[in-house]
Amino acid sequence: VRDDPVAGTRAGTIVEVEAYIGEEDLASHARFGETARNRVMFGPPGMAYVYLVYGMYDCLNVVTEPAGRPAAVLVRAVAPSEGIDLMRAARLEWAIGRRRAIQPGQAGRIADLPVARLASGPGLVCAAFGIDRAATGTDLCDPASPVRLEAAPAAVEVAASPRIGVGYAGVPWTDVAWRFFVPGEPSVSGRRRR
DNA sequence: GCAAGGATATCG
DNA sequence: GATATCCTTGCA
Repeated sequence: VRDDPVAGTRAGTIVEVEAYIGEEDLASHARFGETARNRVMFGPPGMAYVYLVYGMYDCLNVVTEPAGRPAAVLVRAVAPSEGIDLMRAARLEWAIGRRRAIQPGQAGRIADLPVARLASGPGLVCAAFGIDRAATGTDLCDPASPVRLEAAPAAVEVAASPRIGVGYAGVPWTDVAWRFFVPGEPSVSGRRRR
């Protein structure tokens, strides 16, 4: 859930995540130990860790283990349920602000995007919800936080696969099935719905 | 299939 | 201070 005091509320159901566990996990940002960037991962659980990847995409993570044990879950996709117009507006605003040259017709494409595709990827989740690195350290479990987690109905089915884009980590970290998603759900990222 | 894009970690 | 790399996306 994301509350904006003026614009309103955006909400959705998380349908795809990845787990990153400990300094020994060579796919995790914690693999180099504590640094300025990943400091919040070493703190108490329930906090947001937002980082920039590939120079343009913010990715939202939830710290999951007690202080001293760096672990987080990457939120890879959300099925929007509330504030659809707000998400669309945020996606367009993001595209204009972040991309050097906005392609002709891009505004139209975002306007025509199916609801299920508004937050169907880790970068898109942040773009749709207006989340960036400034949100790092937000207590996602505090009902008063502008960005927060709420309980959702349990998925009927959850599938697992290897994590995406972690080829640099090597075996076994490239192979371990720590990506979890709702199979067939149209908001799951890219062509990875199964 | 690949370029865009900036921060990060590491090395000199 | 320079550089290789990156938990991605939307185009050709």
